[in-house]
Amino acid sequence: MTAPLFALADCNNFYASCERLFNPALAGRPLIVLSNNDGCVVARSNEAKALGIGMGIPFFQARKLVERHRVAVFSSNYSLYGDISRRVMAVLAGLCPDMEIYSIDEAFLRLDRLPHEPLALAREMRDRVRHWTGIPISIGLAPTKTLAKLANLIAKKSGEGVFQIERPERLHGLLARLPVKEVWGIGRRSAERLQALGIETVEQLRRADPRQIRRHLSVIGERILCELNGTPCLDLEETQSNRQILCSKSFGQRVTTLAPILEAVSNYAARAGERLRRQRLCCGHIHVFLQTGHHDARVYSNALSQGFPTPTSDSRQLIRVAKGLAQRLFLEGYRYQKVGVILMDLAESRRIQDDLFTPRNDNPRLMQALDAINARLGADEVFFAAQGVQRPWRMQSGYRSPRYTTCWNELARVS
DNA sequence: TCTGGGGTCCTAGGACCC
DNA sequence: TCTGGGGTCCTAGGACCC
Repeated sequence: MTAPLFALADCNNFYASCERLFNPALAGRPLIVLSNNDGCVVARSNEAKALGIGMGIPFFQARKLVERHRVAVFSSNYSLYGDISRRVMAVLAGLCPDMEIYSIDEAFLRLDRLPHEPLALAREMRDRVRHWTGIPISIGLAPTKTLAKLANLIAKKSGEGVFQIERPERLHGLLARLPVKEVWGIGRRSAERLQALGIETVEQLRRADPRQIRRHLSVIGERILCELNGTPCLDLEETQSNRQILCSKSFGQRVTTLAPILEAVSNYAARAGERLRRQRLCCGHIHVFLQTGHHDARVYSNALSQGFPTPTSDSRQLIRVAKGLAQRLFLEGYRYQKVGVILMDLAESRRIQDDLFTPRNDNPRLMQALDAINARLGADEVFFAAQGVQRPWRMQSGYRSPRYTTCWNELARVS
């Protein structure tokens, strides 16, 4: 058995690159993409990064820079990004089927089971994705996933596009210049704790005492340390079905009355039900939360759960229970920012056992018909009255680009 | 005025059992 | 002053990721 060799392929500035695909006039121009509700900056082109627009900052804080430098601004367009992502992943899988899709814009691949020379294969992947989809990617190669992440970072920074770490001890010069928070799995809190121990760079962490790290950062920290030294602790993960499904969005504006909250929670319950059925799952528990903004003057946040006698995937049941819980959570006198639904205790539908004494109210054929109509004619063509018609509470996305690849009415036009 | 959404994993602590 | 030990299961909360 050969030693593992992982590649991490990561799309450069993915959302920003997607926006440019169908709009060549944006090339070279600074561009940012906003989170849902146009709240925060979640993606930036290189030009926007160079202007000093930070990742994750609230949009209003970036507004001055945006106006002064004519930065192009987009609301997130997940239909577009999801479709482009599928195309990128298909190209990668065509060259190396041993793949784990890690996020919308990243995939881990194992190159050691293929006969090809790894660096040459990585360059081929990069060229082919660029050529076939228009999306630029970078690839890091290394004996562990954690090191492959770092190699990818170096590949991006160097502009090479591909970089391999063969033996971490041979590049201590590079690792000594990288702050420890760049390591996959080391977030803000862990970085602070490490700093208190005098560990500031990746190289210092790599050479740290495993017992000390375990004491302060638990097994996760110890595993990271191991991986940094070239001993793999993580392999590609099988795609497994979700453990929970969460549907939630901020309201377009703060909400003070119960009615729009009930409409919104019904929508999220229906959405969650669709996702549940698409994965052929049922849920045993539903959890509803309601909250004001963290930064609001009067803060309130609460949640309630309820179980089903028999696990279900029927939207009508999900909506009924979700509304009941939301009603109990609601208190007068607050300005609410968000409501959400989480489905838990997920199990495969075909394994559900009926309860002898509780008749089931599910109607799978009705749900199938509902999903089929919406799949064919467009989402939300048929919906429950509880979801509301006008939906004034809906989130804002004032800068959304057309869904070029997933909606007939929004195809790109060439004149 | 305006601060995302969707996930996973680990740990600590309480309830309960023998 | 002293008041068992060992185990399981569940949940809440923290931390992290993109």
